[in-house]
Amino acid sequence: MHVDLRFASCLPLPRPCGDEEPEFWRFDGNLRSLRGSHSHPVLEVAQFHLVISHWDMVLQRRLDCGSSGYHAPVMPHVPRSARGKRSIRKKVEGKPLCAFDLLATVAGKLLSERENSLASCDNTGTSDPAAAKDTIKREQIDSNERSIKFEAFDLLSCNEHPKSSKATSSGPTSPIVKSEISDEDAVGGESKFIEDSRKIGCGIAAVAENFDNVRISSCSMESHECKDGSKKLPQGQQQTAGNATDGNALYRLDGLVDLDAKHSVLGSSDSSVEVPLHRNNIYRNTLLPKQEDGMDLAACNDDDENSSGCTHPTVVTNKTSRMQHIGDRRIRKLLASKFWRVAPTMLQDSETSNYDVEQKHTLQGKRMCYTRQRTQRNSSKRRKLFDRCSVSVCGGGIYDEDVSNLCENGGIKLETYDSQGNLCEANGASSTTTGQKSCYESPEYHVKLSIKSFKVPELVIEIPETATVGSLKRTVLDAVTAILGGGLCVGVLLQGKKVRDDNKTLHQVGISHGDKLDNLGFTLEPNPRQSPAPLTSSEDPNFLSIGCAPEPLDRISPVAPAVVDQGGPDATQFLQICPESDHDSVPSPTDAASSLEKTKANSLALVAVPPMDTEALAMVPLRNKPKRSEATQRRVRRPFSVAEVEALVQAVEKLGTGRWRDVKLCAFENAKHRTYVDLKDKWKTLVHTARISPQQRRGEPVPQELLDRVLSAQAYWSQQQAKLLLKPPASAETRLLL
DNA sequence: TTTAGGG
DNA sequence: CCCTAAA
Repeated sequence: MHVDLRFASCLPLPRPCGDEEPEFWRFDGNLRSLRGSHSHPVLEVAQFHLVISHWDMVLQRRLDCGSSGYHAPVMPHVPRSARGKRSIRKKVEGKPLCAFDLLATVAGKLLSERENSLASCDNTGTSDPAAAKDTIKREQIDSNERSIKFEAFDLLSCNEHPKSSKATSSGPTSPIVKSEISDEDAVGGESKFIEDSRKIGCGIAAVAENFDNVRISSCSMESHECKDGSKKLPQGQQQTAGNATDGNALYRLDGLVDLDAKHSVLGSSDSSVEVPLHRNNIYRNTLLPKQEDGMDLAACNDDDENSSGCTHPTVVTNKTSRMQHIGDRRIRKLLASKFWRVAPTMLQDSETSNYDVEQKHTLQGKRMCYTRQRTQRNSSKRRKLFDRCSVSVCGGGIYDEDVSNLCENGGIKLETYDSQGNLCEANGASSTTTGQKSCYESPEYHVKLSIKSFKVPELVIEIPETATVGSLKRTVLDAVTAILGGGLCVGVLLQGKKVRDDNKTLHQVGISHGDKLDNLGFTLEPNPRQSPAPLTSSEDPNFLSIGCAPEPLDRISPVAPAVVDQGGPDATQFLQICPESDHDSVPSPTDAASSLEKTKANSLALVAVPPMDTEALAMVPLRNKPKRSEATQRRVRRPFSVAEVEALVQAVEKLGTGRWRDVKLCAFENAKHRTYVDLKDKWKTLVHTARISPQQRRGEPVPQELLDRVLSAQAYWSQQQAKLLLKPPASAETRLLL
């Protein structure tokens, strides 16, 4: 059995290379989609990962990072960020923002835009800088459950950049992406959806581009059509941007993003998101084609941001997360395509086909969609969450220029808190400066990582057949608990390499800079060196939420371990967290399927599972065939007594070997535990026994006399049977002849 | 449900 | 004993 844990953390995503395969990624049912948008924000991104949960045992935990040092720097500048900043700030209210929030915000904006048709996004320029600047909108996933699947998620962090509007797209430096959603209301709901998603994707991409740090995992949302038309890019990059413009897009964000309440639980407290942004991480593909459009997408919004958007970063966790399988291919394609595909059906491209499947899953799986409405509704929740959550920032430059400096330092930042717990970023651009400084400067700031889930490696459990289901459950629970509690060890992977020195600071390790963050990954290892992490299970059993913890790697590692796992004995589990830009590092789990199945319905969120290393893979194993569920407990063995054999032989001599039901009625009428199948089987074994040497016989000896009778009867009835088979025809012919 | 067989 | 395809 596998337990999947989600890692909400903001790990860098594996990089999205077109080349790479997305295999790593898997989606779970739990995705969060964002929808709707707010204008401002900027996103940054996020990571995502996958998750698999067969068991749905996902616990969420939250890890808080100590203050170690990171700041979250910042958000990339968003070109039109002004709004974004605002929004962010507003939302933030001093609280840290979560990547999720950002996403949510963006989605919201998008939605709102859509609705309002306020912003039709243009490509870059269209939106006013002011308006556009914060383009990010959140979209929420549809409450409708449309789900869009993203194969990969990245977390996006949105930032607003007041000043640079377009820059984001083009400018590598500025990570900020604007997303505007153009309203293309015309588009049908789904289409809108798609569009939105595109936008989002685009925005993300843009962000990514802007930021070095930001990574975009794969977005595979494709919109069927880019109505925008303006840009129909070859599917890939361009689309993203162009599409983005379209009004509706759904974005799902993975783990980090949460949106809603349903999942709310998770979000609530625990998860913090980190978002590292690195350019590197970002897939090029994903990256917007620099198109302005994409950039534009982001743009427009505004204020909403506050409320809906960034402000609440909500983390959504799906209780049920299903895994979606995403074909590696798909992933790859996605990556390659650089988009996110939004609507399954919509996809027209060849790639789409792949997506379709996924999409189906997603669709099937109920997903959390955030709709704006929801977002708004949830806003309060989100905020709460938000508070809890730190905002992720991209080193990549999401923030303002000031921030940008900070950003340079590290892409990783997820969140930073000041000592007082305020999020630097949360404040948005305005605060950014200070926050950044503070972050960098003061050790007080913490980087938070949120790991949504960890996968639990396969657990092997043996239980007597006679055990009850309840005992089975307990057993499993214990196993999981044990694993989580103590046996796990968390490994930190940076760029595919394990970071073994626990004493190094994150900064030393390179995490501080966004660059490596991309590659940051966590693994669960069976070895229990470390203490068990406290298992905290969030309300939802399904998730483990890990709080974010800012800190040096050391901390992180410890944290992570706690979270999850269980794993099979052998396997090391893998946290899906991180793959990053380097896809390589990430192992790709293959389990998605199972998870998908399970989770489909429920979880909206998609999780991408990073490819696992070998170890990781081990972790992932899909469900093994359960030997037998207890439900099907095997009957107790009740050897035949000599008396029973006697009765059986006698009955068979009389009735023959093909009338077991009659034999049963005749000789074992009262032996309810002996079925005719049992009698047949027993006869079979008796015949066999009679034919083997006495030395080979086992069990209670059966009198030879009976065995002889068995052989006689067997021979007789076999002959009779043969006659029946042969005669009839013969007889028939004979008759005819006669 | 029974039978018949493989596991 | 279990599991199943066939009948």
